[in-house]
Amino acid sequence: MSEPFYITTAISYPNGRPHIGHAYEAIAADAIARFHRLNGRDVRLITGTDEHGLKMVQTARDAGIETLQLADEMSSYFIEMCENLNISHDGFRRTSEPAHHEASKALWKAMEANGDLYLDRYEGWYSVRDEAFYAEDELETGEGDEKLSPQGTPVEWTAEETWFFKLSKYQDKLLNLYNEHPEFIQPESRRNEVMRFVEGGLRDLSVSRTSFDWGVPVPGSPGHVMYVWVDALTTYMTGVGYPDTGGMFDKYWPADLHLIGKDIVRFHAVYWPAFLMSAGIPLPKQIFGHGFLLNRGEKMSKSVGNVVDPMELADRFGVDQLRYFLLSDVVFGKDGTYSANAIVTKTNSDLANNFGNLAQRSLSMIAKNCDGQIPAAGEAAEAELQLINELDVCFEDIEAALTGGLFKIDSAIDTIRERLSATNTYFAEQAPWAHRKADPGRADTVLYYTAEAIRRLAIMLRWAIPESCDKMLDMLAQPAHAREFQHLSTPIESGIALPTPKGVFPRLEMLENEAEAES
RNA sequence: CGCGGGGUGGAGCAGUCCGGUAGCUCGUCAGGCUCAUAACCUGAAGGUCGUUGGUUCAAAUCCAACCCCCGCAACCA
Repeated sequence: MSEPFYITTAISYPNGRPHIGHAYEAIAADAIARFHRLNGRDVRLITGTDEHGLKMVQTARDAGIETLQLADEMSSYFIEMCENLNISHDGFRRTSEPAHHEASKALWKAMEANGDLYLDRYEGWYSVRDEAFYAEDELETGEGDEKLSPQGTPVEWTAEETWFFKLSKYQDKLLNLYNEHPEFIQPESRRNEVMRFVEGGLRDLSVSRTSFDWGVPVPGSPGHVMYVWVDALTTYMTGVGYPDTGGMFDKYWPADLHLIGKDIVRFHAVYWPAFLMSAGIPLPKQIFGHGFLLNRGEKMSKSVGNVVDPMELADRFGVDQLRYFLLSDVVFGKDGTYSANAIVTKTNSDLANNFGNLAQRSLSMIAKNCDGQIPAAGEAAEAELQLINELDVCFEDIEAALTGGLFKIDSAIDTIRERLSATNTYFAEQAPWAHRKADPGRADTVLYYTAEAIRRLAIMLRWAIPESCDKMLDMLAQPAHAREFQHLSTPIESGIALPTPKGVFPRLEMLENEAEAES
């Protein structure tokens, strides 16, 4: 059996439609998942929606519909997004599902059995919007002497009975975890933040609410529902069959990677491992907090009106163009910037000009001069040996970039782009068109090796832009079962008939209104 | 003393942890090629790596101080 690899995205809060940030995370997770599949791993990718909490209730009430109805509708947009962006997820978990409720209750009971949950009366300043309590000294004073939370939201003195989780008990264990497994939280900057937070001391965490009932009921404690993060995080286990700990759970848990946004690192890197330690469940191997996408350098926000629907971008530029841009242009782990101009420029240079044109110029020569069949290769000259050798090294490099725990997605793609460029150089220098008449055998050899290079490059880039690479491999008449990394070393066969070459990456043009908007 | 991110040729960014000819893409300029998606190839110009001081044989990279920009209510990865 091949080695399992379990990866999750964060589960999205479907209080609104998916935006570019959700798309980015899904695409990145998908790329990593596809890479490992191509590399022979048994991959499971799970995504989903976190549908509980007061905000969902309020949004639904404002819209005059049932909460579940809102959740149904909103989660459908997220599912649709995954389909449209070619996300190869193996499951989409919704926290409102009965199976998930059972999983959450099981985790709760396990923590309770370990003595880490206790019921207490909590009096304090509560912010409905933040769904959090604040200490007196954390509050700020707003206009008219009203009390505000550190986030500036209204707070009111609330006294309620609530369940607490003994988070304070886990401070040292968490710090040990971070120290013994530096890779547990990445990138480094996020790890430093978390460590500083935990070193500052942990208070017990209020983990139940009585002010609303849209959530997972606390077992044996009528009137209480679980704090959203308790059940939200549990989704990662629901996705592999928990509370059934045999079968799928046994195979895929602990997760290899939770890919999340940098804003929710604390929940994943502090609360989640503490919950799992308490419940006696193995911890995930890594939490990776990616950066945010900025719209032309500005944070996107509904009030500024620069929130972009990822579906519109995919329709406008192409799914693979969008995927390629996000994966290659954003340094993974850091914030990134996007704009129509940046997408057009990047995809035209790398995909249309570099990759697409390389295929077109070589395959059309094969079509015209070799009866549309992969020609026979003559003896490989120094140039061919070097070309192939560098492609071997290229694969080693991208494998290192993506398996070292740092997920250097952008640099992996960069490595491939360099090889595409080098193949264009090879083609230009060997100039098969110049040998056509005097030395057709040499011309055939160059065409053969160029086709072989394209084949390998398409396979090596398939995790990032699967649809386009498959089109490329179609043009090389490669069967569907011969497109994985293990096939890199099996050269393309001479004599196979190729279809008429067609452009895979059309050039994009900026539209007038886009140019104006960005000038 | 709230926290974090950043300041590298015209633009956008790597490199900074583990000091040692400053790298990439786009753009610009000049050539070349004509197989190709106005593409491809070659060459060139352009940077005292925010400032000041320190450590060192050597600093974009380490240390100190300082300046400037951005984010930190909500929506939200």
